[in-house]
Amino acid sequence: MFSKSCEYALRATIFIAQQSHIGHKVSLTTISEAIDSPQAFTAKILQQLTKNNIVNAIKGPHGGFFIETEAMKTLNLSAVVEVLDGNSIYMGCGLGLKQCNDKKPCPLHFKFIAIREELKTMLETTTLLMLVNDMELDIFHLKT
Amino acid sequence: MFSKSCEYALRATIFIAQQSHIGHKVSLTTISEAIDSPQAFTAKILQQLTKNNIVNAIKGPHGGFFIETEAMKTLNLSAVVEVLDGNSIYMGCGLGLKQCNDKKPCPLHFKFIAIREELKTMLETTTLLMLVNDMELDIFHLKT
DNA sequence: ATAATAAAAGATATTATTGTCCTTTATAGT
DNA sequence: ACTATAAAGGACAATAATATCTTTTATTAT
Repeated sequence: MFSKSCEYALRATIFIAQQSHIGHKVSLTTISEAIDSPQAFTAKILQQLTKNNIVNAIKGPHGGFFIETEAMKTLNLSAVVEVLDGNSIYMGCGLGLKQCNDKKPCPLHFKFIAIREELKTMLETTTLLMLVNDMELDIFHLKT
Repeated sequence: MFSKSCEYALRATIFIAQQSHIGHKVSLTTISEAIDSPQAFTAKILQQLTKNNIVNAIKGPHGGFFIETEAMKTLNLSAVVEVLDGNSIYMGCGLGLKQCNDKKPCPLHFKFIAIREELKTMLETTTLLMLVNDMELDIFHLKT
């Protein structure tokens, strides 16, 4: 469904949101341990998330990554996915055709539309704050 | 969504089904031209489809690939996808966790279930014969 | 100023996926 | 038997994705 980079990005973002919500900035080391991801690779992904204003980063002692509570209210999963995997999930043809649309569809085009729309809606309507609130229930996890 | 191999496999299978339905066996060359795929790579994929009884192959002059009309009635897209990409589409966690289930879910687990179920149902209920019939309308294509 | 901390950036390595080439096997027709 | 056709199989090559290592920059505290 998503690339490995995107999976790590989603896990990292959710973890950062969760920690930010209780007032903690988190370091790369903390993040990669919390989500069980390769540290150096995760660093690259966090750079992309920072550049694209999904997360904030502060260098130096007491620095780390964080997300403002206000931003969490509007930041959704779709924004994260688009940074790492682009819009191919929404736009790409299920059979890999370059041109596939309502006018010139592949045989599965119309069958895929409903599914992609549902996925799109889910990613767009799920904000980080919602997930953070969910996770207070303590039944969800982000590793292994 | 699917690997490139799987995309080629789906396109090839649909094309073979279509041609078989009008009584034609098709060669590798014909297939790779019809679906615009790399020929040698497509050969490997067809070998897998043959081994897994998705398509039939006959060697030598007047040989080629085909699917029996009876088989088309029951063969669905899910069977093709499983040969190339396994069941990760149905089973795999959206965040890439090895263990993610109703008991120990990732934060997106329950949100993904509905979407995956819909995809699964679509792939399982769409038979090759249905697609072949659809394609008689002549608005669908399998290349570019 | 110096040392310590932590992210950013650049270069490189590994692995998986995708893709090609060449040889072998099976079948049909002459 | 010989030739042509077409898939099967094995070995290899190119590309992209994933992952690591090292150096640089920014910030804080002493």
